[in-house]
Amino acid sequence: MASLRALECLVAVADSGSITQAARLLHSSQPAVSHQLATLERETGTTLLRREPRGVRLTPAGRAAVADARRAIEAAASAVRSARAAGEATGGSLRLACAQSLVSVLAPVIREWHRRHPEVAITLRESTSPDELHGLVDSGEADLALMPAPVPGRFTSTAVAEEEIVLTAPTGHPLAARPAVPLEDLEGAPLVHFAPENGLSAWLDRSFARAGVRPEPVMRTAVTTAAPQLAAAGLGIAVCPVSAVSDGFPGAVRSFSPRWVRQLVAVTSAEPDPLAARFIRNLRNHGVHVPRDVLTQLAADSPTSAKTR
Amino acid sequence: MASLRALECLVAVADSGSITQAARLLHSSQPAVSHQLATLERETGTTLLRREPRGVRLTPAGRAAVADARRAIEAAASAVRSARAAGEATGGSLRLACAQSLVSVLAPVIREWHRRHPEVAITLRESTSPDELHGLVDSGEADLALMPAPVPGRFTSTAVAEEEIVLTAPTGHPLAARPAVPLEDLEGAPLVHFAPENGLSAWLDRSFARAGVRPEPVMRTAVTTAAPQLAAAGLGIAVCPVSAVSDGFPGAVRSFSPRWVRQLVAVTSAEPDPLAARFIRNLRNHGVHVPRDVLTQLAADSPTSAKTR
DNA sequence: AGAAGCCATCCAAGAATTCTATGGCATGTC
DNA sequence: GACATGCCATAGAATTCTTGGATGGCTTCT
Repeated sequence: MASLRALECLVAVADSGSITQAARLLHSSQPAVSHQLATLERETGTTLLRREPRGVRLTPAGRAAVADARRAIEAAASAVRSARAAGEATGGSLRLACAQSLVSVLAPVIREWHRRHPEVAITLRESTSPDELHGLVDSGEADLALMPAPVPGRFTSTAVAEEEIVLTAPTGHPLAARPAVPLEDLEGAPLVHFAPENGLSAWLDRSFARAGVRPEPVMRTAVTTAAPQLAAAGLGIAVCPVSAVSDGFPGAVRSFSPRWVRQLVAVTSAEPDPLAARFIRNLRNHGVHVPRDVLTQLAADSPTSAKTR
Repeated sequence: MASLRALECLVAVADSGSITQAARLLHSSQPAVSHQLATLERETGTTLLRREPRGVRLTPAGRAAVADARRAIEAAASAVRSARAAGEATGGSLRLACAQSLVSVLAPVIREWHRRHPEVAITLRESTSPDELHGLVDSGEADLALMPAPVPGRFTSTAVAEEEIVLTAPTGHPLAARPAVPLEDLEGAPLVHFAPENGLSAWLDRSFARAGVRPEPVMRTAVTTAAPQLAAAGLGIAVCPVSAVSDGFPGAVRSFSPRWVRQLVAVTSAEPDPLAARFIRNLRNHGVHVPRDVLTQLAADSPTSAKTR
């Protein structure tokens, strides 16, 4: 393989029309350039340039090589530029993954990031299963995953926000009568639950069991944001992260008593690279986005704001 | 500038997922690759890969660099391929130039060449002025020029063919009565001459002067092939290379007595490069193309064929 | 004839690359 | 729990490449 240095010499010679001039351009000596060219000619097996009394001139073979040589040099320079750009978050690509219910949390952060770093290409994969998210990070298919704690210890996780778990119900539902609902009150209540493939399913079951409360699942959905909607439609109550409650939600939203929050963490397979690290900083500064009127409902319920940071 | 070797290492690592494996791929040792990568990371100022227990994995910065690195390596390899291809006449480009009247000579050779070497891009420039042709070769704008001898000594010229200079006239013209026309008979004859910018103009004048004969120019044209046409149309006689007489020529064509030929040479600024040299060989083997019915006329005139080689 | 410009070659110094050997670390095995 | 395995980084020595200065041949210009 021809060395990049030799190709640089060839290009410089093509541009300046003389080996001596090229050497000056390259801040090198004439013999050095001459030698590089000789090596290149030996490697290609042809004469790249005709030596003439007043300098040198490219042969057709030399012309053919110069075009590619320029591309090679440009690409090599571009490689370090790209890497440096990615290091400074002014380029590169960032592959995110997140729990499905957290898209609404991530969206405003991504929008803000994209406004500030338009050169960074963002891709986002959603999943309802924590295991799948772990797998994406493990296999390197994602640089960063946003998901609820806890995560296995083999990962590096950074707490970026907390998210309240709330009760949603049809307006006027008995459970919604109280400003903050004790978890025990859910005993036997008809619950819009989640399908097994949705990570919330197992997590909720674990949480209920730990609290010794047994609601009555009446149906299951895999789509996180569908549960509160179905509950509001009269099918029962739903328990979900506040971020899964859309703006203009037609039902009632209540905090639990005591308030129930889960931690959201950014997961990387190891020490995050510069780009991911910077994104994580942005996540921490952004907090969780909660729809305005949900916030109003919750604020009416308890003197402590539900807004977390 | 990053060395090509370092970029190769990066790509190999990206492909194999491990420095040790990459070293095997590169027929090198693991520390060597490790060192190259460290250098590259120092140069880019970022971590290109995360070291993990079971190998390494690219960071976003690394991914960004790999894409360009591949391009750089490919382009560098392509540079030596291109040069080698040009050396073997299986690629590259050849820029030809020729006297306007010789396009018809060159055309069949180019066609044949292109059939055999379709990968070589051919460009052809025509000119009516020998000086301009010399200039094209001098300045390197053309790799090879086909033109009539003589050429200044500073060029390398290779005789590739001879071309007969013939007399053309309207059918039934008195001068065309004889099978071969002595040059002296042109004294005072009405001549369709060439415009000064056409190289034939000065050359014919010199030739006539040397022979001590003075035809009477009745008009001048810059387009070489136009002269015999105008002559046949009744304006007088024309003296031109036989290659300028088109197929289906409506007038009479006569050799001179003695036959008048001029040598065609391929001109390069120095020792021709492989591609040009090969083209010159083709030229020599091809000879001059003369339209069939002109050949018939000439053959009827003199027992010696006008075909040269 | 002499000066100047250009390139190739020779040779020595310097730099970069490579290799071998070694150690740290995590994982998997008996 | 000790051991073997596979991974990467580091250190030091050897080698190979690259560079620079000096020189000579060549041509052109003065």
